[in-house]
Amino acid sequence: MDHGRAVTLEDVAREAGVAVSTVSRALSRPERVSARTREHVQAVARRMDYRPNLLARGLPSGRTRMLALLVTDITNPHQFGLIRGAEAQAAAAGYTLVLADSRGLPELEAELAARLGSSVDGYVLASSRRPDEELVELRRRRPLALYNRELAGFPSVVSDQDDSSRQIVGHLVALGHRALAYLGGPRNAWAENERWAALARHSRAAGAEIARLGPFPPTLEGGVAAADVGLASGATALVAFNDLMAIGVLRRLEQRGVAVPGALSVVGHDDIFGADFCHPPLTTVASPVEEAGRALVGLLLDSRPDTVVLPTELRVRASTGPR
Amino acid sequence: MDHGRAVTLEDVAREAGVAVSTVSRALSRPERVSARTREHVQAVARRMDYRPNLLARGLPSGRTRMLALLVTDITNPHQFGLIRGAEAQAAAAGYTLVLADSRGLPELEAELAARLGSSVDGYVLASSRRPDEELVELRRRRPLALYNRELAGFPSVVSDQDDSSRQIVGHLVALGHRALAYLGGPRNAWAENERWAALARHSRAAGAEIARLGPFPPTLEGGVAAADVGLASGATALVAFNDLMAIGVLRRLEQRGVAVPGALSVVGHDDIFGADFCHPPLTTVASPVEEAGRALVGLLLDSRPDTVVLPTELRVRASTGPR
DNA sequence: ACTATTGTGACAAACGTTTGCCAACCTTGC
DNA sequence: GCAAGGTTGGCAAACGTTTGTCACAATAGT
Repeated sequence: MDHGRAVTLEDVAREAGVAVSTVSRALSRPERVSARTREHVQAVARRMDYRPNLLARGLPSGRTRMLALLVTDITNPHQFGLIRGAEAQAAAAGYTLVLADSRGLPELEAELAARLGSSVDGYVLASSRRPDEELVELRRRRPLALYNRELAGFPSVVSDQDDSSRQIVGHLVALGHRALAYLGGPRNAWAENERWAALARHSRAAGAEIARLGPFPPTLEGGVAAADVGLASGATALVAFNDLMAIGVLRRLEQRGVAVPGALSVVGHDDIFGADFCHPPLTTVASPVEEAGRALVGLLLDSRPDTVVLPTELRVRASTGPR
Repeated sequence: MDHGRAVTLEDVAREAGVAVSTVSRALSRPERVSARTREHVQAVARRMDYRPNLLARGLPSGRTRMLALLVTDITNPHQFGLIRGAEAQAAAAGYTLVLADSRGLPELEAELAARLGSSVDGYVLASSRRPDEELVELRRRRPLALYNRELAGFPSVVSDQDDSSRQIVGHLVALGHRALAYLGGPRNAWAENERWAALARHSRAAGAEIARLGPFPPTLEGGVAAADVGLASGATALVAFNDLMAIGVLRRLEQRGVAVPGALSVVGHDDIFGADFCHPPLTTVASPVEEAGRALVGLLLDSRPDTVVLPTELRVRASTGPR
């Protein structure tokens, strides 16, 4: 395992009998060099299996053609589509995506961003929970695009929180529910506050009561804990911050012998892997995450400070029923 | 959005009234500098929020303190633990982990590895399906550690395929099953061939028949397709390459009205997220994936060509029952 | 045939670090 | 008080690229 030195431009130049700069141009600016030389140099480079050193390439220009995708919780299946979409779009534009997981800790996200700072050309922040000022500060160094977080002047992609809440409340009220409870996630998550505000608004408009419970950790375990609180609240339908929590709720209710949807209806958010085969299958709100990933990278590379709002769709399954 | 120039060593040096080299040493080799100077320089650096440029740092030394983790399929929840464990261990050693997804395509994995080549100090390859020669070749450039793949002289971490097969066959035979079928995954996956070989061996020893079906894509959809083939095979118990497939099998069988475990028992591999709440909950083999992640990074950084075999544990749930 | 023009390739600087080497200073011991 | 030794900090080279500038050659126009 000697990990031998890589082939450099200089090696190729020597072999081809030309100057380093000629090789560089023959490869990256082919029109700046005569056809004869170009062919020759490219042939030699291919034969020697030359691979440009990204570090060295990025140093003078400051551009690395790498993008960072910082996710809040990589164990949340909701992120999958985002990752795939972002990677596809990045690859199409000739960029490499590096992925990092902040495990729900804003400080860790800050740390990761700082560490990656010099190596990437921009960041996609998914569901970031950092304070506004820090994002403004971070953007002074590198372009940024936000997923499920809105901030004036920043490019962002969000799913339609207002409409998803409308659909949920409409569905539950139609089933006869009048006493709802929202099982909240982290208070520093943008979606948490948007969801609560929209749910409260639509409930009021529909003549239903809704209580905000929590915050709970946005995980399966958080849902397990939230289930008991939701049950004690006297509500006949629970809306969870996300599907991870909702599935935890279902599990706990089954354990406690509470019939779903007989005694209690449950709704989630995200339509993650598992939402359709848990027990009972979960009524939840889906949005086109893969498209979100593509849009994010697109906005980031164009530096367009647009806000893209993606449509949402209520998927009614067996976890909701008449009161 | 001007993305202003970052603070460099030179800026700090000018501000502190010392030479660039002194700043460098004050920060990264504190004992090479007097206490007075060290304090002063460090204070200035902190005040200016100096962040070393990783590219520049890595260029002369060739060491970037970044590690690549290449996973076969990031949408497979089995990878979660691996990622978490690897990241934890990397962080502890002062390394940053960059994550990339090869979507099950060996060529894409090769492409990613080559692209990342100059930027990382080593690779962790999870369930790589590339041919041996390419791995040997890749190792000539950078150290490598393999997950669920064994190759002479390479550091690797594998789960105990022989023992997991023993437990599965033992369990099924004890329930009275004599006609088994294995729903295979990709033939270029090491685990696929190990699992089949071990299952065949233990079945023979226990006096049971086992048929190898497939290969099928190692996904939910693959499982859906495999279910019909498995059912037609006449076996009374199906063992799937992984849980994604097994869950797909369960879904399809439910759709076709086949009772599980009444008419057919189903076993998976990996104990992924969802295996305990799918319908019926899946009997599967678990292994300590997070520990695997840690061990992989450990081996990689030590360059120890050891093979670590992790224990496995059959989790019996409701998808298996008496014949 | 000589100049003007274009095309081609080389030289060298720059990016931000780390580090080998050396000079100067300070301390210590005689 | 002087030499020897150790400590400290600066100079400059190196890492592998890209790119601005320039010189030279080939070609074309007169």
